[in-house]
Parts: sequence; structure tokens; C-alpha cells
Amino acid sequence: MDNNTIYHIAERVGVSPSTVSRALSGKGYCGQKTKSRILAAAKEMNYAPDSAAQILKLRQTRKIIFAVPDICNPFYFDMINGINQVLEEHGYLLILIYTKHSLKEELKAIQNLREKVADGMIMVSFNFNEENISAINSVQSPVVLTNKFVSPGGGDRFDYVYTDTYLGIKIGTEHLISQGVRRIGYIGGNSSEQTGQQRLEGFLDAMDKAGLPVISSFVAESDYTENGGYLTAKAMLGRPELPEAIVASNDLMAIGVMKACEEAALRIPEDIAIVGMDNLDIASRVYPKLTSVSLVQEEIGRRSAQVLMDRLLGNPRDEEENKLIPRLVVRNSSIKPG
Amino acid sequence: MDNNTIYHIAERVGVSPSTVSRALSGKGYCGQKTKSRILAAAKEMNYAPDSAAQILKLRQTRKIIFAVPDICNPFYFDMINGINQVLEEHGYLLILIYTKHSLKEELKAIQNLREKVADGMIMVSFNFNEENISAINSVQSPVVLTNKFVSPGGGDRFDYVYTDTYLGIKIGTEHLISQGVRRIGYIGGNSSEQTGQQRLEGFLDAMDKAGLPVISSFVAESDYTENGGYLTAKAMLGRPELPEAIVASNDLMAIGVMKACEEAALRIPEDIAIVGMDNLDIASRVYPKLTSVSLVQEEIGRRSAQVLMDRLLGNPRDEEENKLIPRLVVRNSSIKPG
DNA sequence: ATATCAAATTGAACCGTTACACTGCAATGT
DNA sequence: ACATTGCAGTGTAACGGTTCAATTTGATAT
Repeated sequence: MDNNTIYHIAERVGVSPSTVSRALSGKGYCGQKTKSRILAAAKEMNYAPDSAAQILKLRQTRKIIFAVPDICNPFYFDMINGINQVLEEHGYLLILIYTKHSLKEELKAIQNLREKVADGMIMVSFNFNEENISAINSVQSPVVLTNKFVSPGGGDRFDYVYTDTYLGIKIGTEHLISQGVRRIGYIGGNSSEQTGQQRLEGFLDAMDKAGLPVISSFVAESDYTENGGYLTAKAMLGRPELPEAIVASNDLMAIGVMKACEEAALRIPEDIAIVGMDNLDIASRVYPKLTSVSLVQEEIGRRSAQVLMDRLLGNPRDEEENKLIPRLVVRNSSIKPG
Repeated sequence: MDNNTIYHIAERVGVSPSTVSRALSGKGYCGQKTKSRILAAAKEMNYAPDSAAQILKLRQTRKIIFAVPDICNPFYFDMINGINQVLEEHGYLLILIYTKHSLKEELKAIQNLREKVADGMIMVSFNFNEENISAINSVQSPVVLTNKFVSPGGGDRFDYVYTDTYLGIKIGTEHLISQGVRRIGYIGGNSSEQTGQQRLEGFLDAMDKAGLPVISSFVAESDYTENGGYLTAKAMLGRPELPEAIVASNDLMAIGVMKACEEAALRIPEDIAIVGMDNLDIASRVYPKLTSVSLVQEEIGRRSAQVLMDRLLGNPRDEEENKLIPRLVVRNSSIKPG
């Protein structure tokens, strides 16, 4: 219909294309009455600038990529929300890439950044290795990772924004301790990964600080899934001595634990108290409502986007701002009634 | 670091830029040994094509916009998943725009399309009016709406893909009828809107077909929120005669209804059966698990993206394919045990 | 009337790629 | 020996904006 360019407007108004450009962009001199004639013509001709041409010339896309392993996980909704709040302020658009926990897809996302599809990228990944880290480091555009990650050799060119999960598990465990329970179990993820290790330490430190013994048969590793939590808890509850409380290192596992408790005819929280982490939407939907440590996902999103904007604008940043404090959300699964 | 262009490669290899372009894109003639020298140089120089330049030249962005009212609603994440499956096949990227149910934001999204930020758009909206519809019609790029919507004057240039919600409520109601209940209540949305009207008719037709009387005090309108469902059900359950079942026209309201039933000490499904619609993730998390009519969101997403791709490729389309059939997912809230 | 100066506008280059018409050149056929 | 064919690669003009040095215009001062 109306694929008009600044050339068409220029011709119609009887000025040069560069004048039209200045009138429309508001940069540089432009006489008042010429300007209003140009604006009127542009409106009448239904003109819309061609973003590709602008990007090519201006060398900025006003878009950022959010590369996320799993679109379906509600955890990331909140992050997207936070990211979006900041992007909106700056007139940026969000490109969502779904990496499915696959290295190949992650490298594809990085390649998009190299091809200047976007000005920066926020990436969530759980399998960083030499290959994707060096790919990220080889990109000019700023990248934010949502894990604490420092390459052995140093010299990383990305930022990271993360919540202190060590502290999260510590807070959750201390909450249980403050409820008076002593025999506390812990179900973590793979402790050979950095984040799994940190969470375990959070648990151990809280117990240690309170002078409580850690019972080794009550400490187990699973895989962050509901079913994994269920199976692990089932094994733990099959022993003669039962824990009085269980800390799960995420909500999905905690929900699996609750299922196992239900099957073992244990009442929550009377017989056994449960604490999860992530504070997913479903934490408040399950019965009883699950006490959970929020990793302040929305804040991670906001902060990550803010880092990107600061990098793009050349603003200085204090790295300390990138470490976020988790927040305990107390619900029914951990509070003994009365 | 390495902002190399095809000119740099050309210079290094000793050929012309156009030869480099052909070698890299694989279009047009290129001698074998020249080609491999170019490819080797490109790799060595860490070359990545500039997407802005390609877009400008090729006149296609290989991106589509998904404009959605509410990022947090899990309903849309299934859609995104479906959309993504198709886009991935075609090497397209997804731009997510959050319109917050605001006309202004919707018009902004349309403006992005006009500025050729993307090749097409899928839009979810509940407030179409002359302004945004005519804006959509004035865009060249294909647009898919996820409601059935035909402008009074006709001549619409967009497609629509939608699930038959009339049929959805009808199926849900018939399911309850088949369980032997007779006194069935219905909580819908605003019936002055098209979709609210259709859903109500689905209920009425199912009742009529089964020869069951519609009791007017059991038919109410609410606002599609959990709290709205709760309040409406509370009012309904405060009367001397109670319904044996309630159909809610979405899951959030159904969950509100369940809460009201719980407070009224009604057992679900023994005393009262509940059916929702949307089949959200939480439908299977609540207790008892909620029977719900799936609007096959993922399929809507897939189909919408497919329509866009067909339009972009010039493939013919059968409009009948755009109407989807809902699917009943039976869970515990509607089945009398035994 | 002419010099001076600021304001307004122009023209051309550029961003990095693709596509098309064209030129050499070697091998083939008659 | 000469036209024909096909292959390999080149040169150039876009795509639609922005920007900056150069130029024109118009107003004011001399």
C-alpha cells in the first residue's frame, strides 16, 4: 500500500531527503515551517521509518536477547517481567530464545548476538563450559549470565547477576531451626556443580551454627524435578528414624517431598515441616501452602537488564549490586499451628 | 575485536566482495577452490554477517512479533511454545511484546510491524475496536489474531486462529450431565462481549439438548479472575437450594469456586462437581485436581505461526483449519468416586 | 550596495550486504 | 580457424536511512 521512504516525502514537499531525516528525527537544524510541512506530509503518506536501514546506519538494534533453557518453567516468567520493565523504559524490544538446556542452542543464541541481531543478551544456562564461555567472551556486545561464574583463567568479559543460593538455603534451614526442629534433612541437586555445592554448604553451615548434628542419611542429592524429590524423599522416609523437617533446594522437589509425606501418612507441618526454594507460583497453590525461599527472580531480571543498559550507555557499575539477597516466604508447610 | 566484513575477506583472499557473498550464501556460482579459500578465511577472521545489512537488502527480518496482554499468565506460555516450534523450523526468531491489555501498547506493537521490525505478528487482544483493527488492516505484513473477529464492513486483511469456546463449554457441561447431575450452575465472563456470549450459549445449548432446566439464579457473570469466581460462587452457594455442579468459563474462576465450596463445607466432587476451562498448569496442582476443558493453547500457537509462515511463503490456506476443537481433560473434581 | 554572519538546506558518503548484467577465458563442436 | 557454450569471477547499483562538510539563503550591519 504505502511503502513510502524519506525520498518520497522529500520529493513531495520539495526538499532534500536529508532535511526530511532531520525533521523526523529531531536531530540537527530544521526550520519551523519546513518541519511542519514535512511532518504533515509524512502523516498523510502514512510514512513509517524502515528499522533495518536505521539499524544499519546507527549500528544499534534496540533489542536484547533473553536466552532461556525452558519457556514453560514459571521461574522465568518473573524474570521476563523484570527484564521487560527495564527494557520498556529504554524503548528496547525483547527477543526470546529457547535453548532447551542444549549447548548447541546456546551457541546459536550467541551467534545471533555476533550477527548483531541484538545489542546485548541475558542468558540462563546450567552447562557452561569452555566452548560457550569462550564464545561469549569473543562477542563484543554485553552479556549477562544469571549465575555467578568466573572462568579459571579470568579475563571474562561478561557480567553476572545472581541470587545468593547459599544464603537462601541457609535462611530456609535457620527458619526451620527457629521453629524448634532438630532432625533436619536436606535434598539438594548435584553437588559437583557449583550451585549444588553452595546450597549444600548453606545447609551445613546453618546446622553447624546452631550446633545441630547433620545426619548423613538425611542428606541426599536429586535432580531438581518433582519426581526426583518424590523418590528421594520416599527413600529417606523408608528408614526407621524419620526427619522432623526437610529442606529441598527447589520447589519442584519440595512438592515431590510433600507427595512422599502424604503417602507415608505424615502430616505437614505437624509431623514433618517442609521448606522449598524458588517461590514459584505453585508454592502457594499446593496444600498445605509451601514455605519457600524466593530467589527474587523479577529482581534478577530487572537487575540483569539494568546491567546491560549501563554497559550499552557506558555507565559505570558497582559489581556488588549484582549479588541479590533471597527472601523467605513463610507459609503453612513449616509452621506448627498454635 | 573482529568486526570483519565481506570486504575484508575479499581483500585478504584476493577476490571481489560479490564472490565472497556468493561463496558464503551458497547462492549463485562459485568455483570450488575459491570457495574453500573464502570459507577458510571467513572462519579464521571470525566473520559473522551483519544481520541489519542482510535485512535491509533482502527485505525480510526472519522475526515475528508475539503481542500478548499478560506475560505472567501461563496460558500464553503454552502458546509461545507452540509458536516457537514452528518458528524454529523456519529459522525465525520471536519478539515478545507485552501489551498489558492497553490499546496504546497494542498500537505500538502494530507500529513496530509497520517499521518492519518483524515479518509478521501474532496478537492476543480482548479489546478490538475500530482503531486497532484499522491499524492492523493498514499493515502489509501478515497478522494473526487469536479470536474470531470479522469487522462489520468486511475486507479484513488479517487471519484468525481460535478455539471454539462455545463448543468447549458445551463439552464441559455435557460431561457433567453424563455424570448424572441435573442442577448445574454456570459462571461466565461478560456476556456482552462476543466470547462471553458464545460460552454462555454453549452452556445453554447443552442444558437444552439434555432437556435440563436452566435455573436463573445459578447463572452468573464474573470477571475471569480467581477472586471473581470466589465471590460469585459464594453468593450462589448462599441460597437455600444448591447446585450439584458448576461450570466455570475459565480455570482461575473455577479455582475461586473451589475455594468457596471449601468454605461452605461442600465436598468436591461428592457434594458438588466443578469443571473449568483453559487447562492451565495449576488445574492439575489444586486439590482435588480440576477437570478442565483445554483450549489447546499450544496448538493455537503452532497453527497461528503456521498461518504466518504460509502467508509469508505465499502458500494457499484453507480457512477451516483455523478453527480448533477444545479437548476435555477429566480429573477428580468432576467424577463421583465409585 | 556590500560585507558579515547565522540559520537552513543540500549533496555525497556511508552502513554491509545482495543481485544482476557483464567480461574474460578455456574448452568444445564443426 | 572461428563461432558457441559454459564457467568463474567482477563491477555496480541498489536497500533506506543518517551525518557532516559544503553551500545557499536571508537578515542585519556597515
